[in-house]
Amino acid sequence: MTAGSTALSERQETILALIIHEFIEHAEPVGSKRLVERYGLGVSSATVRNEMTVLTEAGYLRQPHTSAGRVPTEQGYRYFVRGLLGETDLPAEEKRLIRHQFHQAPVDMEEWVRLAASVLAHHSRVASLVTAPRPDRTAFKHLELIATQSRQVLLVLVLEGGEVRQQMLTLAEPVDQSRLRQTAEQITRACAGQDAGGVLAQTARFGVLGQEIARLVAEVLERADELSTGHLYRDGLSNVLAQPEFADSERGRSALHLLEEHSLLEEVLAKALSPSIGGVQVVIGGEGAWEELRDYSMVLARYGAAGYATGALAVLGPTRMAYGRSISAVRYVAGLMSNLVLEAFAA
Amino acid sequence: MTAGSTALSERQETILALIIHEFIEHAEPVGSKRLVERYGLGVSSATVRNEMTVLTEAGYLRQPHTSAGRVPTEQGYRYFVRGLLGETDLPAEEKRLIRHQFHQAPVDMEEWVRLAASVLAHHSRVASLVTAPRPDRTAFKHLELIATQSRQVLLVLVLEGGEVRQQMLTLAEPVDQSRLRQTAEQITRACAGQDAGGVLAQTARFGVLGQEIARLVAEVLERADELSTGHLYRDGLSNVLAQPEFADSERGRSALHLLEEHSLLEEVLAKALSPSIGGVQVVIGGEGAWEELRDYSMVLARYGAAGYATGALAVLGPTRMAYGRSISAVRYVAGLMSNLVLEAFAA
DNA sequence: GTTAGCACTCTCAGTTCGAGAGTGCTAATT
DNA sequence: AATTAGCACTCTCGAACTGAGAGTGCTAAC
Repeated sequence: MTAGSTALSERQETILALIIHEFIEHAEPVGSKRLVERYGLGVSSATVRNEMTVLTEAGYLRQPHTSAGRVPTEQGYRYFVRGLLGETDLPAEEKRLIRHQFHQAPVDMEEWVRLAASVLAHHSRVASLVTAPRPDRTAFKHLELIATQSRQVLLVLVLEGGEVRQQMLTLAEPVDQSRLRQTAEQITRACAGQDAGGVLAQTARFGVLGQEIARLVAEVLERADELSTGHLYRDGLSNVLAQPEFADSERGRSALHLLEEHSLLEEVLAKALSPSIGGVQVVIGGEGAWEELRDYSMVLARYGAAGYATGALAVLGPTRMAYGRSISAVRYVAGLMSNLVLEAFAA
Repeated sequence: MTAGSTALSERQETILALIIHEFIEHAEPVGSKRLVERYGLGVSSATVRNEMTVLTEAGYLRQPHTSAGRVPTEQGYRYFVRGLLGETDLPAEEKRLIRHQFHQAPVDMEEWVRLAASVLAHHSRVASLVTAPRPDRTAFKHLELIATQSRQVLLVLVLEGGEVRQQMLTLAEPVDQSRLRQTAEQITRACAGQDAGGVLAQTARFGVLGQEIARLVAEVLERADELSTGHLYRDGLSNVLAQPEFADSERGRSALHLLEEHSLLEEVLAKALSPSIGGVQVVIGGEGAWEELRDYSMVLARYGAAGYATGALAVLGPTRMAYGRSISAVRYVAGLMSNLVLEAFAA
């Protein structure tokens, strides 16, 4: 349906941009008269009308009703956003504020992720989604065994990247602390740097106690690997509902439902973010691939450090969203989080 | 305004209960005629009308408009709920299902908390809130020091209750692993069972290295103490928005905003739950103390094990909520979570 | 290529109005 | 004394109607 991507004249671009600006701000179809009144282009409304007809035929604009103003199409937004991607940036003052917030937060990755979600929601004025950084590979680094009661042993696993997991184990018979230490050291030496499969492959080398514990270690690694994905932090849900397009409660509910449906969001994050860290991507109206996202746009970026751990972070709002603000917020926070991940994992 | 709590006749109680039932189900004011049609009490609508007048004057019912049906007042709900508190229980089948879900979840407190929120939301059909269990006292149990690079040391603190915290430390000069082990053992011996203040009081007994590390340990304990509160897990927000009273988008937004306002919810959880573990409480319409909760009810309970750790768990919905279902769900999940906490901490 | 003018279309907010539901009261009945 | 039938009255809600306003597309003139 959408006509081929005709090259736009400079004036057409201006008009398209103004319409999008106006629509983003007021959420109402914008007509030719309003446009010249408010922005005083050097032409009359009739001329603007002619240009609008061209833009409509080329697929950049749409008329909700025969005689209403124009509204940008997804294609229109895309054209607009493309011109925006490199140019936007947060004001220095806001950046300073954000840095400050991260600075005085507790030193804890989970807290940072929460904070990132909060900051994104606040600055983009829509909903935000952040996944915790997921290690590229869940590898074992160090094991400690601590006897707590006669037969109770606490396994403490340090993973590469500094994450720590614990697991209780009840032994068949008491084992003294020195033997535990010896076993822990043996396993640590043999398995450092291995993942779950690697650890399992080493078990034959250990004694009975060592085998039992190594198997448990592998299990914990396995679980850590699964667990490290899937945790999605959200914020600013009410921002989305505050948008006038969700005044209809039915649509509002569907929006919230979308936001609560983690699996879909994770799929989008995963698929849309296969490539590089650092670049900001914009998915407008689901891009044909996600029917449920037809009326929404996402601005997303991967963050983290290749080889260590990466996560994804995004904002989600109606297609009529303040792209400039969102893009710059996402870009900045992604950079910040990347640094934090690097610090945490490089240590 | 509300008249004194006149004792109600049996018939009046029946009528009150039926009105509440009917209103909870259909969200519409219920009139005398409907009532006799649907429930065939042995009396005419006129008689019911007379009783309804009495109930209205006594403050249990209210008329939205001069000529609409009756709606329960907060006082009405309270009377109703009081008679309900001891009697409700989840069907055995549902209990089995819930137990099963917990059974096959990863062995991880955070996962359990998430799951509790999810289960509560699902069974109560409104929004749920669960706080992570907070140790009554953040006490130190065991320290391990692990050299990662020449001057980098990873502190692994095991807390009472099995929680584990880690912290990186960069030393001024390299220290070999055996000296680290010695220091760790010394600190563990001296400080086991102490909280942050206690650890700090012992520092004088250690050498330079020990002092530096012990101070850091105290810091981590301090932080763990602060951090362990404040994490609130929610679920089922869209359930609330699906209720017809939130069809008006304005009210829907305010509901969501309430759910996102952690501080208020935490305050309610804290204040309403000072007393015993195990009992389920119902806060209807904010009980005069919380203006923002005027139109909402919460069903809440404390869970955990006294002396170890406790948390709170609640569902939140419109005053017109299925109290029976919510109360039994909250009670059951609280019991389950208490067991899990006990297992985790008693180990 | 641009613009003024105009007829036409469509939405939206406000208004009117009748149906329906529910009430309270009174008088009769048990 | 409690219950009930009957009735007049009140109030809401949805449907139908309507005029104002905004916007468009087209044509003819500049």
